[in-house]
Amino acid sequence: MADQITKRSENYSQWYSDLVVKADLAEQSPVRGCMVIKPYGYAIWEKMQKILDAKFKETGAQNAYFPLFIPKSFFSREAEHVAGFAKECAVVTHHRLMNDPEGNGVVVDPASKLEEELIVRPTSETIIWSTYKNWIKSWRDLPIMCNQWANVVRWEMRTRLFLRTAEFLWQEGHTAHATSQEAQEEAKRMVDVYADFARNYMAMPVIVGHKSPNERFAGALDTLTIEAMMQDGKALQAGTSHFLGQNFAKSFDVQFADKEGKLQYVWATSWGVSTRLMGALVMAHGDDNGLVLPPALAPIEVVMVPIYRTDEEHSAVLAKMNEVKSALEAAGHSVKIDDRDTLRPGFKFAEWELKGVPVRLAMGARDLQNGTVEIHRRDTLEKKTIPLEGVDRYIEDLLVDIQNTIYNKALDYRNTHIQKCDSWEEFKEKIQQGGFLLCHWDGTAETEQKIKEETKATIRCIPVDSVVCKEEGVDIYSGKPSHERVVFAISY
RNA sequence: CGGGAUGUGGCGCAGUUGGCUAGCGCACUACGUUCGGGACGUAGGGGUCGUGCGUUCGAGUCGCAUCAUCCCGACCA
Repeated sequence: MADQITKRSENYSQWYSDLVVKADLAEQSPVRGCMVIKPYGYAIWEKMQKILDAKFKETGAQNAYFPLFIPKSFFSREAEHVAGFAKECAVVTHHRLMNDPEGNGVVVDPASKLEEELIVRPTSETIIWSTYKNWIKSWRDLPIMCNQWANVVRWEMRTRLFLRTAEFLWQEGHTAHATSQEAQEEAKRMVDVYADFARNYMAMPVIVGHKSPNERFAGALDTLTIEAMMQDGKALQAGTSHFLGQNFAKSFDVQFADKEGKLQYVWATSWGVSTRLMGALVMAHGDDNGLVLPPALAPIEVVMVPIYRTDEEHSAVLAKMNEVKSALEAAGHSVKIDDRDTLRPGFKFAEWELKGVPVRLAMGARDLQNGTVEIHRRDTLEKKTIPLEGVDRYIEDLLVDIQNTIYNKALDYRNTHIQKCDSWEEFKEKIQQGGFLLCHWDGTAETEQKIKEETKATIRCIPVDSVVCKEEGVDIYSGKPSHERVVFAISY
């Protein structure tokens, strides 16, 4: 059942796919480019959802749900937006099947052709803005802040479990505001929510910044992003928050009467994170033994493996374990006693490591005699025998420590793989080794494009709040003047 | 859509220059011994070799066609 995974150092992408499948998170579905998220993987996603949902509500957003199908005409109102998504849309053209007159199963009934095709949403801006039009009349109606948890479909050419699938789960927030400033503040607030979530729950350091105009969301005036570094040095965009200006308001004619009674277009934002975060979690922390889950997101924080030969030993160990379990559960932790009697302890150890459970507790006859337990931590693989007395408090502290240790390890990795680079020759070489390069950029799309063509590297973001980056210099490629450094990397 | 590769029990694979009852590992079933880092023994069950056509006395093996999947590229908040 739980066989070895490919070594991370040998083939990073193979290691990743192996791990996702073998740790029981997800698997390829028979449907092209789609995946099945398995219960263990979904449990992690549910934890993410719960935490994010609470944060959204703190900011005043409310959950809602909008249709899966978007009439083609809605979709095409915002020119840039349609250009950005046109190439990857699934389109519904018919609504009925019939028995094949020639006897080959079922075929599409040609008579059921839709007058107007329906697009399966690749994102919901258009359907939501056509709805908001009816909701917004007066300044009193603003702001409107809705979030929806949904699935979207993007017909990607090439897919990868969690990182890029044809269908994926996400949350998308869509807000409408009376002023530009308020909308921009909202966009910033939400990217900060994402950054906080990444750091404090996923234990994953991220850089917050603006996308270059080239890399912006289709139809946005500004795109804020959180960029994380995976263990192969590649960048992963983990969440985005867009300031949409009045583009959608104008396309969908969403106006409100301000306090002076004048009609004005509203200002918009949208923001989202997806199941891609699951991939980020795997790639940010996993090792050759499997997943390493931060306690804050682990569906099982503590697993207990009883070791016994006789029924007496078995029940004695279980009794002790249940005491510890109750104590931990009372403190809000999720605990599992792995009491499967068909598997040997060594097998269970390996299996729970593969699944990334942060803390493992083992107890056997020896411990019963000495009043001890064996504690193993997943992040460092350290094993310790400690007194049974007070073990619940020990574990609680340990969970906090593991959360911090995982974050610091990832932070340390990232920091040692970020460097300034001022020479084009050096850039070409270093960028291929992975990691982020902080370079001067002249701000033009041409330069950005050239660099991408020659090295595959893109501008991941123009960092906000980074003192290191604010300095004068010259563009690494064109030699033109620049007043700040931006983050370059090869990305997923 | 260009370049490369692969389709053989649930999974991973072997199968020589065509040759007779199609193998191996894992998983599965039963029994026994085990159980503090992925147990072992014995006995079992399961595949017509992606699909179609052809060559041949004989095809998993050769040829053609077709379908599917994977990798690289193009594409990609």
